[in-house]
Amino acid sequence: MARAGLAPAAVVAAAADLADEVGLSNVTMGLLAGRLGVRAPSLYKHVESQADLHRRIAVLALTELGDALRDGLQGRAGKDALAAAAWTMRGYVVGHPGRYAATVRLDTEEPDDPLAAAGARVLDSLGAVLAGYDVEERDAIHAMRMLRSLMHGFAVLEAAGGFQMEADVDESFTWIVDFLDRGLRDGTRGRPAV
Amino acid sequence: MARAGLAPAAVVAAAADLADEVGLSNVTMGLLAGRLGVRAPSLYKHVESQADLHRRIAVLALTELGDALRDGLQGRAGKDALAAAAWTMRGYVVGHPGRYAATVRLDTEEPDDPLAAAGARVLDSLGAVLAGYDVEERDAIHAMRMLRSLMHGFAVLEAAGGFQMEADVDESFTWIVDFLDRGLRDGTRGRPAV
DNA sequence: AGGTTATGGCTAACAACGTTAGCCAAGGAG
DNA sequence: CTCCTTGGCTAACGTTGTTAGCCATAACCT
Repeated sequence: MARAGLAPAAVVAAAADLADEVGLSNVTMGLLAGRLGVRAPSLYKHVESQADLHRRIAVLALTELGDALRDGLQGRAGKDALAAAAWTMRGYVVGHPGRYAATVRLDTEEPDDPLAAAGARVLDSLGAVLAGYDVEERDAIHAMRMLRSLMHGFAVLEAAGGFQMEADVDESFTWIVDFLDRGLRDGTRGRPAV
Repeated sequence: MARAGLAPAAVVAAAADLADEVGLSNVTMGLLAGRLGVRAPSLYKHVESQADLHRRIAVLALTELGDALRDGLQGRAGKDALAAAAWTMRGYVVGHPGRYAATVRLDTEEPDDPLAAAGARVLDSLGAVLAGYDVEERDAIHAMRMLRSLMHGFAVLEAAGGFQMEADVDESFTWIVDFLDRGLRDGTRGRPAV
């Protein structure tokens, strides 16, 4: 039996692409094997389990997102950086819904080194955005959680079709970024003049 | 064979409770049947499928959340209402992770009447919160999406253990509510004085 | 009360899916 | 070249969701 020349990375990449096409939950080991020209049991020579596969897709997604953020934030600060980070993140989720879905878990997970490292890199980029706002140290963690919640929540709701076609979603996103920018500039420096 | 006296509502309630205990994805038809004292195939006399069951759990969750919001918002306006809505929503998610998970879908779903109606009720409550802020009509949809994104995102990240024990999560939430309040008071009335 | 109909249990069976065990051949190392 | 490793495969198994059909319970009607 001639070897298909697979490697773990190729398996994960194919699974990620398939996830983006048909949705993560519809990626069966059988479907993936067919895409790669082998039989399902052969996949276990390259990944441990379906759970392992999903974890690896998540690492890939966060790595790609981290790269995109690093690139998108080059030479930007303040509102530019905030907007760039927000749009980068949203663009990634819109373009790779299956990949992103692998990073989403409601159930508690044990931290894996590659996953934690990739996730930390994404957080670092968001931290850099906040650093440009002169946020007080004691507020930084709160602001960070807010940014993450908002970006994640928006992406997930949008991907789920949660926003009806009543208004331009891009416009809403721009409005939200403006809102964040204003609040971060003023709110963390004390009360604005009323 | 004596009848267990089940009804669709009882089946859904039991499934929802079980989901909150063990996580939605761990609720198998077999596990639920055992909880109810019947065999798995018998469940199909009461619900159409597992997907139908999940949809019904989602309706239950949104109905309960809608009730909680209605109650929590009674006699409140402005920041009080905002805080009440935010804490109500978060409290619901924390207390019923399995139920809430049923409302979360990355895949596009056909709108079901009961689900849409229950969801609309939750949105109406959030809309009422915004109405107390004198938000300009053209901004209302954007502000609404922001609120939903933030609350949803925060709840999901928290439930997934996304916030390490570096700082008090309640404190972050309070900070975020303050941020929103300030922004909604000032941001929608023009630029604050710099 | 008795007979008929509707319905809710059950078991057996099936399909789909993830996974393991073991065989065999391809490919790499010495 | 020989030997060892590894990556394909098939067969098989366990789990899960679901369907078909049987039988008994419960509801309804006379």
